[in-house]
Amino acid sequence: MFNQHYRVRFAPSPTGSLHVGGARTALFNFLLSRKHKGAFVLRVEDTDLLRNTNTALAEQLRDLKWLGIDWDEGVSQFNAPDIGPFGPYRQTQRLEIYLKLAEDLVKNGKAYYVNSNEDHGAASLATPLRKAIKLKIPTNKQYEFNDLIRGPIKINTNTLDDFIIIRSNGLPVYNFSNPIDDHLMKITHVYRAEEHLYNTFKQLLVYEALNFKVPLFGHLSLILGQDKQKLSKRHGAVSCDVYREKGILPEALINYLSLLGWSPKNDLEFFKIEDLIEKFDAAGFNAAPAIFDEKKLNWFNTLHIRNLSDVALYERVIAFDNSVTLNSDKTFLIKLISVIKPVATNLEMIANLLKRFNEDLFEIKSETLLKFDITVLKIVISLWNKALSKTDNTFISESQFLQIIEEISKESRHSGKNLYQSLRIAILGTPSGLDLKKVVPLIKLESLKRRAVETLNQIDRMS
RNA sequence: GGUCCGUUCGUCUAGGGGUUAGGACACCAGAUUUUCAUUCUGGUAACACGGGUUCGAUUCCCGUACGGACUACCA
Repeated sequence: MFNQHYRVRFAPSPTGSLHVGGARTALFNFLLSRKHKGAFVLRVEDTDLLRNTNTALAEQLRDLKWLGIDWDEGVSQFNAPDIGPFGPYRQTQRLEIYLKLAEDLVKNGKAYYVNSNEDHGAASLATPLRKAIKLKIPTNKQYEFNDLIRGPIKINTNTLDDFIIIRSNGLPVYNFSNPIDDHLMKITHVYRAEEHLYNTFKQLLVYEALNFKVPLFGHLSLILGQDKQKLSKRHGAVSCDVYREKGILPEALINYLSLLGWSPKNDLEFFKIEDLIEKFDAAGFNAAPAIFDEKKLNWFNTLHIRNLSDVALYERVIAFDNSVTLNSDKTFLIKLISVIKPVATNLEMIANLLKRFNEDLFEIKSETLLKFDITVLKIVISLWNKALSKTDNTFISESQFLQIIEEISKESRHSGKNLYQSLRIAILGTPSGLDLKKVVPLIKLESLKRRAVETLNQIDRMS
């Protein structure tokens, strides 16, 4: 059974796809729950009816799963019933709870009704207007809590005003429903982003009014864009699905994110999620904000790609883009992957490279040819074609290939760049790319011949 | 504006009263390679500033500057 003395949660709002910052918060909570053998709760804070979208929640859950972040209690995917003893875990299904508590507060004189002000957005919900409820807050009182990451933080209530806890449409606001649910769901540690630091005081007021025990809080550093502003849509790619679509491996994103605002306090950097569970320690949190660096993410991606076996990588690639399997057999693709793997930085690149080996997709862009000396291309490729026609095995071996190269070099008096780039065009359609001696033995001779002829024809059409 | 948080190479970070301030990404150079890439080797590059405390401060304290968050019937 879980350690009920260590319960953490991630509480996203279904207003968009999973942001990398949210993913990191979820990751840290997940890691902490596993490390302490506690429970990880996934609660949905969907009280902002106007901003919720129906697809957002499904996408966020999918991305969490994709990342390998799993939860013990909370909402399930695909509209399955919630799991866990403290449900429901969607706030819109818990409305009576908040309303009841707020009304009690009014009875105790700790809160009061206010007239709805037409200026506010609630009217647009077309619900009959009723009164909102505001929490009365003590004047000139000092509040303090010991942040798990930042140490003691103080504030005086003078800087706060009475605030709305129930809107005129009957729905609670975040600062009211959040502490209530954390209490009811027996959350012991609240790790969330720094943007919530100031809210903590409002929530402290709610805990106090309701006589609830206050959990421990830890405020994570923010993830910033290159301009040092909070990372947001205008910085470009900020949601996990974008990185998935770019061919980033979930383990690479996890690895990169884990090192933003947290450190194992040594020189190690390559981690799989199991390693992180083992090493994770709240003492490694860093209060200073971190700038998101896509280059380093890419670096982690190459590391994790190389860490995969050829077969495992093949599975990832076809899951990423299954069109690579058209007219190609699995063993051939896996062999190619073993050659591509050492130079690959993401799945998209691998998929594109694989497609070069698909005969149906063989093409040379005319602008590519224009960059080269046509006469050189013609001489080298003709010799290549001639050498191929003198061979009649199904495949040519690496040593045969090297021998052919030598002959072509001798006869054509071309070497180096001129020689190899010309050949690469006739074989792969582009002048740069993979190591030919590794790749040529994998391609059927007849296919090599066809490509050489086609290249020659294309050159003739140009000159 | 007010409240709060933060500040070590360009970036992520380690360290911590006495260090040649360490690592990684990026960048640059050299080597290898048929090209790009990979790989290898090397290199540039940081304690925001001013005051304390101290024999000594990048490290502790206080200010200043700069950056950020929050300041909703958003979360």
